[in-house]
Order: sequence, then C-alpha cells, then structure tokens
Amino acid sequence: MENIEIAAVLQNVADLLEIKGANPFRIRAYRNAAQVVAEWAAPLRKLVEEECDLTELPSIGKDMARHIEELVSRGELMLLQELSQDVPLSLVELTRLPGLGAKKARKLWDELGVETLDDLESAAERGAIATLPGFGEKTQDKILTAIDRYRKRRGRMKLGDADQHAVPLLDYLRANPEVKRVEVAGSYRRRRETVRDLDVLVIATQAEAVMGYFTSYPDIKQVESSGETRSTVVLRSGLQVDLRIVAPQSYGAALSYFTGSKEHNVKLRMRAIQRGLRLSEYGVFRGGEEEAGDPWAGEFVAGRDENEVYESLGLAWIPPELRENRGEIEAAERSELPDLITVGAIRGDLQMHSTWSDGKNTLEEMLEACVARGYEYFAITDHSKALAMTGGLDGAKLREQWTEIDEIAERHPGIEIMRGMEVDILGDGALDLEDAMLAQLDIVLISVHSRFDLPPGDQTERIIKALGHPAVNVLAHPTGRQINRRDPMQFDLDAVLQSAADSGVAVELNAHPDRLDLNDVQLMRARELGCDIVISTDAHRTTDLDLMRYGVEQARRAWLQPADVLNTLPFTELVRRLQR
DNA sequence: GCCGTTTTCGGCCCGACTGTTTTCAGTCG
Repeated sequence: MENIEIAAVLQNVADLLEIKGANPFRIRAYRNAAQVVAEWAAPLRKLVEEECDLTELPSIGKDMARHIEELVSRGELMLLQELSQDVPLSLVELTRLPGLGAKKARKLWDELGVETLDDLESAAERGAIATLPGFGEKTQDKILTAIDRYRKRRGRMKLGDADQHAVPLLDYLRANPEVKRVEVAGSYRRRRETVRDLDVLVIATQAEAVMGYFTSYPDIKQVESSGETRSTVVLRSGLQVDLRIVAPQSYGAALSYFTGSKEHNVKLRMRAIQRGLRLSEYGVFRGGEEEAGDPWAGEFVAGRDENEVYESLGLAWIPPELRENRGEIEAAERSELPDLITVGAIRGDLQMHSTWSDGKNTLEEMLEACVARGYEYFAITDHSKALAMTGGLDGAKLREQWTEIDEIAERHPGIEIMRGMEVDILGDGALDLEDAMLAQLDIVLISVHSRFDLPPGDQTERIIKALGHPAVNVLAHPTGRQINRRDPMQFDLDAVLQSAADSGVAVELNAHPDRLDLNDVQLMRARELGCDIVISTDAHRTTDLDLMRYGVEQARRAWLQPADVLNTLPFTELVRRLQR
C-alpha cells in the first residue's frame, strides 16, 4: 500500500468522524496524519517492514502508527469498517461537493435518507432539500450544479497523484530481470495535468512470465483482463493500468502510438500515407497493401525507437509534451521546434512560505533547501493579514521578518534572498498591505483568496485594479482553480493578461500539481499577449520546492523556452526586469 | 488523537463569507 492510499484511508476516517460529530481535535489529528503520510518521501510500507518506529514522524502517535501498520499488513483498517457501520462511507463523497460539509451531509441523511450522489440529486430535483430547516432554494440549486461539475471531472487523476502510483509500479517492473525496457506512454508521458489511466509499455524476453509478474503486483484491486501481450488492471486507488508487451523492433512505434495524442497520431499517419508509407503501433512499413490484415506486411522501415519513426516521416523527434497537434508537426518539418525550458534552467523560486505564516519550515530551512537545489536566489512570500487562518502578516510583523531575513542573509552570502509577500487582493481590488510597506519589498505577488464567485465583470475589474498598483510585480495563481476541486474564477482572462502585459506585471505559472495555474493553453495566450511569466512552486515546506518540475512540464506543453520565463534570468537581470 | 523550554493535562490557526437566519450555523481557506 502506497503512502497516498494510506493517507486516503486516514482522510476517510476523519470525514466519517466529522459526520458523526466527533471531537474536532481528534478529526484534525487524522487529517494532520493524512497530510504527513501523503507527503512523506519514503514509502511507509518499507518503514513498517523494517520495523521502524513510526511515532518518530510528526503528527503520528501510538494510534496512527498502529493504523498504518494495520493498513500495510492487512490492506484495510478495522476502524474505518466500524465507523462505516454507523455512517455510510458514501456520505463522504457528498462532502466533496463545494458548499456541502459534514453537518449538512449528516442532516440530509438523517432527514431525507440521502446516502449517495444519486440520492442527493433526486432529492434536489424534487425540491425536498429546500424545505429542510437551514437549507433553501439557493443551496438546493448550488447542490445541483455542484453534482454536475463533480460528475464531469470524475475519473481523471491529478498528474502528481498519478506519479505517486506510477513510480513504485515502474520500480516493481524494472526489478524483474526479464523486463528490458519499460515506460509509461499516454497523457502521462505528455504530462497532461490529469490522466485517466496509465499505458505502460514493456519489452520483455519472457512475455508470459512478465505478464504474470505484473498481475501479481500487490497494489492491484482487480485484474480486468489478462492476455499474452496485454493486461488491464485497476489499482486500489481506482487508477486503471494497461500494460502491453511489445516486440523490440516495434518499441518506438508503439511508444509513439500509445503516447498520442490521438490528433497528433492522425496527422502522423496521414503524413506517412502521403509518403507511400504505413504507420501503425508495429512500425513504419512500405508496401504490402495486397496482404490486408497482416500488420507486418510490406517492408519494415522503422520502429525500433521514436527517433527513427519520426525521421522516416521527415521529421525531427518531437518532445511528448508538444504532441497535441498544435503545430508541432509543421514545426518539426521546418526544424523549428522550440528549445523547451528545463528544470535546470530555473535559477530561483519566487513564491514560498515559511513559519512566519502557514509554511512548515523556518526561513533558514527554506534558504538551505534553495541552496541545496543550486538556486541563485529565492523570494520569501508569506501571506498578508487578510488570510487570517494562515497567520498572515501585517506591516509590523513584516518588518520583524525583514530583521530575520537580514540576519540569515548575512550568514549565507551564497544566495540572494528577496523580501517578498503574497498580498491578498481584497474584494474591491485594493491590496492588503500599506503602500509604504509595499514600496520597500523586492517583489510583490498579488492573488485572490476570497470571493471567488463575484460576477465576472466585477471580478475582472477587481483584478485589473490591483494590477494597476505600481508596486505589484507578479499575479499569482491567476485563475484560482484547484484541479478536481475548485473551478477557475469566472472573469475575462484575456483582459487581465492584456492589462498585466501593459503594466509590466508578470503572470505566474503556479507549479503545484493541485493548481498548475495558469494552464498550458492560458500560458500560450499570455506569451502571445506579451506577458512576462514566472514559474513558482508556492512551497509550504522544503520538499515542495521539488514541485518545480510540474510547472516546467506545463510550461513545456505551452512551448515556453527559457527566455520566456523570468526566473531563468541571473539575479541582476531579474531585478531589472521586475522594475516597472 | 497529538504534543510538550506551556511536559502527562490541557491546549490545539481563526476570520470572512453565504445563505439562512432575525442572531447564527455551516463552510471555507
């Protein structure tokens, strides 16, 4: 059982306890533990096997340690089963809907017998919800739209979560000596922000043995189908995995075929036909039309690796992130593919938090983590006071923070610390920090954390007003979306991007895999309109700094090159470019 | 349920917004 699954079980326990009305601090203990587990770098499974003391981990005490051991050894948790005797587990899903929490879910169950999403929908449709005390017409309508949105996105897993399942699976497969090559194709390889399933390709000497090895992977919930060359399984997380064993001479063709996208493939095949070739997952062939039905008919031209497949079609190899039929084939033909940005090109991280607000590590720990990643500079950008729950800073606190920044800067001359802040954009577009303080910051990020559902016109006006403040440097997570959780705000993004470009404010690509905001398409538009772009992790702990790669991946999908991204610049140039 | 230069009990992030209220409960971040 992987950390992310253990965390999901603990999260479910917390949700059920909350619906039951348990001690809120006990609930929080489960949530805290779930978060620690989800973010722990080493698999807890291994720690359990090595009989390490799990209570050494933060927020893990005697009980949590026992739960984790039980999950690792039995694959399920008695406590969760007991709780779901009292309260149906399906109620937890209801609380995933925005605006519907534990109390309301409980009431709907008690009063209307609502247990599932379908129950909820029919109760809302027949108007039963609006009649309950504490509920009303608006709540009922909101529930219906929330169900609709929830259904639309169900079935796609965030890329960051998929990675947590894919990496251990790949390690498992590579540990088998019969496995010669293995790679995940599909949208996972194209680094789309969410994936529906994993398409795993394998070259193996003993196909049958490897298939058996795969279908006995411990994290499998169900084997859907299993044949000589292809098996489909569902992992306990619900993620579907297709594994295909391919011949070595077809590996490149298969990798290209299963990486997609579909639109990219269609165009490649048309191109093959124009050149008197036939492209399939088996390879590139010339002739053989008379033997219809035989995939190997004709002369084998290419297929061993992707390079030779593309080459045989008169194209340069195209990075997977670009394979969306957005002009990459034409660019490859003209040898004008962009020189895509890489993690190595990033010289500093421009959004992170510390224990001064809601971060988990101290300023100095964050600094040391940036040094360890080879950065030349970083910005410390704790929250402003409007975000009370994060312990946001007011002017006086900010001044105190500067004193500490000066102290640690003196101790660590090897890296530049920028005094920054993530300042809330208030409801009327004003900023949550006095002008005199804003003027003294090295970098000012602004972002929306409240009133996400203003009418679109007002929202646009609000953000554009904030962009007009002369101290502002970066618009952080511009749409406010959280993937699979919160839709982007409704506003005129084009007008906002134009305004940012005109006033010399950079827009952020927030690299956190829960956000990825702006997304790839929006980034392309931002660049088109002349916006400067920064990629930042929004780190709340030292390990979050490694999320930079998720941002870079989306930037690559947007065709960005190092020169498009401000935090690839050396420090003095960055400072100059931030001037407005 | 976790944690401890507040240490074995008694704390534990808290203010704003929404929709339903007529003084507030629930939700969110």
